[in-house]
This record gives sequence, C-alpha cells and structure tokens, in this order.
Amino acid sequence: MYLRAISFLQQQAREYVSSQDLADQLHLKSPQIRKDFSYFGAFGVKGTGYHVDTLIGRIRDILKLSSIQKAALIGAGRLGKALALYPGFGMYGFEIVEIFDSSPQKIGKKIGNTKIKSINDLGDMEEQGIRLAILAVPSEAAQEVADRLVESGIRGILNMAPCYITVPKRVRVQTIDIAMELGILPYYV
Amino acid sequence: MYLRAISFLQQQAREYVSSQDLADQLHLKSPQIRKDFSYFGAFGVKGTGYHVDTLIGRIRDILKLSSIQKAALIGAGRLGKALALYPGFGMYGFEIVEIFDSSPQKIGKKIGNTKIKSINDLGDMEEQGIRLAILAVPSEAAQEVADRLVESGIRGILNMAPCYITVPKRVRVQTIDIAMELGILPYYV
DNA sequence: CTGTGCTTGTGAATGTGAACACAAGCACTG
DNA sequence: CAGTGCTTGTGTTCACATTCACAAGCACAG
Repeated sequence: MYLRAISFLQQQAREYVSSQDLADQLHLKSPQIRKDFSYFGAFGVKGTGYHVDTLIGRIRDILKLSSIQKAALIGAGRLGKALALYPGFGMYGFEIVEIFDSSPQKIGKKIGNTKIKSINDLGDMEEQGIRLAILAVPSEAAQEVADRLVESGIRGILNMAPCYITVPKRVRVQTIDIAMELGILPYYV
Repeated sequence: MYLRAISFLQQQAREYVSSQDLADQLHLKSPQIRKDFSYFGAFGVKGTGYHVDTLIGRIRDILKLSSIQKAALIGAGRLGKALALYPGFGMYGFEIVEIFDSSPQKIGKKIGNTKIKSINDLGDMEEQGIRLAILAVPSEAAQEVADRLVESGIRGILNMAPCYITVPKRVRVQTIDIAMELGILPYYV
C-alpha cells in the first residue's frame, strides 16, 4: 500500500515526503507511518521527511520486488484474459510468461503475445524460474489446479475463485473474492 | 467470509456445523468463531452446533444482503466485461442493471442482456434504487467518475483501479488492487 | 552563527481483538 | 433415567497494534 502511494509521488517528481503527507493521503495517523518505516531502518531526515527514491528502493527490497517476477496465469476465460492484458502488474515488476487453460478451443490461441497452452503441459515451473501463479478458473476446478501448481513447484498463488484452497505450508495463497468485497458495502450503506 | 463458507455447506445439504468444523475450514481458532457468532445473538445448540440455515439468514440480515441489491457497472473494458458476466455476484444477491462507458465505439452495444450507455447519461441512481457501483475504469479516470457517482446518489463503490479515491463520508469505498495482492506474495515465497 | 519551525524516532500509554479455559447444557446410549 | 461425549457461550488473560507525547536533530532565514 505504501509502495503504491509513494510510487505515485515519484511519478510526480516529488523528492521528499513527510509522514504527515502520507497519513493525509492514506487516511492514517502519522505516528503509524513513522513507526512502520522505523522498522525498515531509520532513514528519514528530521525537518525534511523521507527521500522518495530511497523509500521505494527499501520497500521493494523488503517485498522482494526489486527484480522481475515471472508468473503463470491459469484460466483463459473472460477474467483470465482481462488479467493477462492488465497493465497494472508492470508497476510491481510482474510479467505473465505462461498462460494455461483446459479448453481445447482455447489451446494454441494467443492472448497478447502469449500462446495458451494445455493445462496438461504444465511443466516444472520451478525449473523455469516461475514461482507465482494467478488462478482464474471456476471454483470447482480451483483445488485440483492448485494441487497441480504445487506439484510443479509454484510457491505463491493468487486465487481469484471464491473458495478456499488447501496447500502445503511452504506455499502461500492470496485470495481475491470480488463478490465478497462488494458484499461488504450494503452493510455500511 | 463466514457467509461464503457456510453457504458452501448449505449447498452440501449440511444441517448443522460446529465452530470447530468452521475453524478447520477457514484456518481460524474455534473460540474466535464462537465469539463472533455470539455477537450476532446466541443461537447455537450445545452439543450439536449451529443450524446452517438460521446462521445464513442471520448473517445475510446483518449484512443487509437479504434483498436483491442493484448495482451499476462503470467501464466496459476487458475487466468491466468480465465483471458484467461474472456469475459470482448472484450468490450475494447482486444484480448489475446498468453499464456505462465513455467510449463511443462501445456505447449502444450489449454485454449479456444489458446495453452499454454513455457515462454522460448517468442519471439519478438513487431514484432508480441503485445504491452500489462497480468502478472498472483506468486509474486516471477513477476520481472523476467517482465524483459523478457520488453526485448521482450512489452510496457504495467497489473500486477496481489501483488508486485511492476521495469521497464524502456518507459514501463507502472498497478498493481491490489486484496487482497489490499479487505483490504481497514474493515476500513470503 | 544563532534562532525558529518542522519532522523524525521512540518509550509509554492506550485500545482492541484473539486465545484460553471452563461451566452450562443438549443429545444420544444403554 | 443416569451417564457420557460433544459443543456452546463467556469471563479472563494475553498479545499486539495503534496512538500519544516529546526529545533530538536537520534546514533555512536573518
């Protein structure tokens, strides 16, 4: 979250930012931000604030986003297609290098510059330096595909299906349930 | 989150569920779940667990998901199209009744059964009983469109753009930044 | 080179949510 | 109808994150 906000400032050629500025922008309190940054190591300048470039570098290092991260996309349906062509991944240094689907009609076709392969041809991801996968398949198939991904050496899964998937402890799953996020709104409205 | 998990059990014709069962499934501790449910009012049965149908009804009531909620979709790009046809909204009782876009090429065309209208024809949403909007436009346009939505009487916005939008206090914003969620993974991997 | 105004970094206080442990109670068995 | 096993509901403890408050320190003006 900080990375996104501060990258935005960098684009505006802003050189320094104070904890107060960030707090206003992110709707947080300034001591919160100072405390968080202090855990990253103290590199703020009293009276001036934090050097934007330094801050971004430090956060990217911590999050291991300094180098390009290759990712595989599973599921070339409407959502999968939208994700494959989504421009927002670039900012964090992600690149979708493989797309897989189970439907024979889709296999062999291209999305952007990437050819859709059969899910059965999911090789050894670890060997290819692919540690992340984006799972955009129907809920019913999610667990089965996740199992295959784990087997192939994937270490992190972004699950777009509205269900829980079970994986070994060494694998990290992050789930986005779009409908659930929408489901939060009526309560407050 | 509970609603999703318990709805899944309902589909399996499960009649009762214990806090322990849910805890295992959701990777939580059972006292957490009992405490949460106790805030909803005590309706569990000692020795048996919670009645699934009652629990679902209670949670839906609290979240105000008992009746159909109409929603407008803004942005008919790849992501917008995927969301318009996304089957997952039905489970929470959401229905996308309007689609808007700014591109003349898209206006007039249909996605599913819904015709795409010009963003300039965004009328009085409140009058039409539409309280929620899904924002699937580029970051640059997000704030401007959000302002218009607020003006039209929208009360809740699901923002799919990777940016903060500022709205009056009476309006609630829920942001999904897909790339950010993926950005969390490398740290753990 | 001194004074003023900001801003950081952090110990202490505060608030909040999660985990524990156990009494109370229902169901089912023999 | 007593006994056993399981499960809820909750008072208490614990852990942790947020907020406060302020000393320390940098920058810039005069």
